[in-house]
Amino acid sequence: MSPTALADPLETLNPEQRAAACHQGGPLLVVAGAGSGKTMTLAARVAHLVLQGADPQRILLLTFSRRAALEMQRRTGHLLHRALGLRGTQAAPALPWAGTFHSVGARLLRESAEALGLSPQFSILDRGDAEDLMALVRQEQGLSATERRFPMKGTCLSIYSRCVNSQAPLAAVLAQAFPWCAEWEDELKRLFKAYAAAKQDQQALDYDDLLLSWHLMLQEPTLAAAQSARFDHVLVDEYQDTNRLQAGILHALKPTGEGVTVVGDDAQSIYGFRAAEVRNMLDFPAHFTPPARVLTLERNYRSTQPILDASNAVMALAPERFAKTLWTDKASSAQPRLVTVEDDAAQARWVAQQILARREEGMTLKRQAVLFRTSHHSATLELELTRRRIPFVKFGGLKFLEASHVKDVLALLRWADNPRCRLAGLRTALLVPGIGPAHARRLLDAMDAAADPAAALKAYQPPAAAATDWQALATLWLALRQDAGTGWPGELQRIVDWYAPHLERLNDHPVPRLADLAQLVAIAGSHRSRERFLTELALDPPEAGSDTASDPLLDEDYLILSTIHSAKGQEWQAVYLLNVVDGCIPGDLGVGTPEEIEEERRLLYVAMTRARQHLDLMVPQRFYVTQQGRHGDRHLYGPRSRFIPDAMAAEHFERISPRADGALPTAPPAGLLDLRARLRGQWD
DNA sequence: CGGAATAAGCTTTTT
DNA sequence: GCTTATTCCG
Repeated sequence: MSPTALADPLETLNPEQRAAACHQGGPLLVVAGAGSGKTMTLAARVAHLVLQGADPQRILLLTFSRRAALEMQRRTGHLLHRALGLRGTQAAPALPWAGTFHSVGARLLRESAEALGLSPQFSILDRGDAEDLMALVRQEQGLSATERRFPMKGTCLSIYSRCVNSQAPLAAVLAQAFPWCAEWEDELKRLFKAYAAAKQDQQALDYDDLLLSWHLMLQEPTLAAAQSARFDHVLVDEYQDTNRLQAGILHALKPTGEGVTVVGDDAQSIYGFRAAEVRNMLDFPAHFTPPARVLTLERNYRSTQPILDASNAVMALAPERFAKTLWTDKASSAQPRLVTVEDDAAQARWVAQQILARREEGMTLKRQAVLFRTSHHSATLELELTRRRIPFVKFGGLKFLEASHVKDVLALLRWADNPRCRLAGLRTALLVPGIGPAHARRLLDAMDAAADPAAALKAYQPPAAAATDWQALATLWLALRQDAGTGWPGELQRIVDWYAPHLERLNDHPVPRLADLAQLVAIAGSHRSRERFLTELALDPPEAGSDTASDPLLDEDYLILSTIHSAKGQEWQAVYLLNVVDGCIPGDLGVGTPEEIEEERRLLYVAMTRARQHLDLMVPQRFYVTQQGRHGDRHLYGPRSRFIPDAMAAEHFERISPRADGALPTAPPAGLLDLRARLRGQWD
């Protein structure tokens, strides 16, 4: 092998990146600004470690999302491939322990289930399942028919989740984040206790349990020592977005910090709503004696200087900031643009036009992205894109796993997989016409009580009206239970076949839904087994068709629409940011504590720093507030976001107000005065 | 008891 | 627009 064939993974790194990649020994914190080559540095570090003799099996790489884990694997593999001079067909060493805290936790818990008194086949409840279970328990506890309205299931779960993830007592969480629910403290405590018991009865863990159980496991010295000894290196990406529980896991796993690397950017902390604590990162160095080494990456390889200047300016106004100023040598005369348009529709038209114009210039759709604060902000644009036949893929927002027909099918699969899962059983049984809540409960009680649930199911006598349909279900259930020959994913296909008539009975438009189910079967085919499928589905829900199956789609050119949260870690040549308006960024929901406002500022910063060359911030002067109900105002006049005051707009942005449709200078805009609301308002 | 029809809320961001 | 709780009818 000639030396030129072997590429040193460090060769393209700058001095700071190289220092981070080569660091040896004690704990290391890498403060990595947006676009500073963080992923590359981390990948280079892993590759370097392996080349130095580290065993890939003994490297734990914790990432924020499944997608980030795959990207790390890909890059590390690539570097190793080149460094080892492997041929095209030879695979580089893989990283079996790269994943999210949740997925790694799930694996470790399954492995150690026996020692922990867990069933090794525990099911994992996704957000929707957990909500359903919470609703069930809420009802059982008599909390759904209270005089004053008890918090809804989703709120209950959010409160519960925050308690677990922040490791704070209920009272504190209520006071801090859910003040309007404070009056229910006692009832909530009772509810959560019953919820926890219900999960145990059903051998199910929710997302929070995966972290909590892992954390508890590490509080047991024997188990902690064993697990600590099995990993030589622990690397955590996006550390600014970890919560207290996750930090606790890390510290329990490696108390001395030996072999620990964490990477993050405090300016990009945007998961406070999920109990993330920037302080994890800020306090990291001092947690150890001697303190951890800190390296800062400030050189940006992504954006042009004007885009960085504007982004830096946004962060400079944050009351608390940790000095770090990105710089680049990519000069450009083009400033980011602040585009004022009349309304939502004009915004959509303008963005679509720009996208097409750029594509004419040779910039493919894939290198452009439209970002927004909340999922539904893109609704009008989606219509416009469809109208103009511009293909797009949307990240964030509704997953098709949340559709009821998909959940129905999965419920039966999960029920057969784990007969103790009352939730799945209930959902499935209710599909049989003639079986309602009362009969279903009778069945599930019998199965709960029985040593052999299958026998109880066989013995169950349904009401006469339900006999035929019930028989079909029972037969299928028993077959699934015994793996009767169909194999995987054939058994899922059988479930779909069974379900189709019910779907047609219950639904006016079954056709697109049947197509979803066909896609589900296709996705199932890419997983090795039923168990893997169910686990990975909960931990890594497929985005609406994007990263799964449909290969032809991947070859085509398409535009990315994404929430800002889902855009984390990504970059595009041109970025359009919708609704840069007070009321959207920052949103006008909730109490608006100073911390929440600051998080919104960082959100804007994250969005802006996704752009390489072109950045357009859209400012519709008038936008509809759908379903706002109470005051009756149909729309708002949104002033430009408070994060971009006039002086900043003048200094760092090109300001334009296109008249896209060439309309005449306007008459007073429609709805300038909502007379009817004013008249009603007399009585407020 | 089951199931449909009606009335009344409430909406971010994700593992 | 969406889900959830209640009511009413068979």
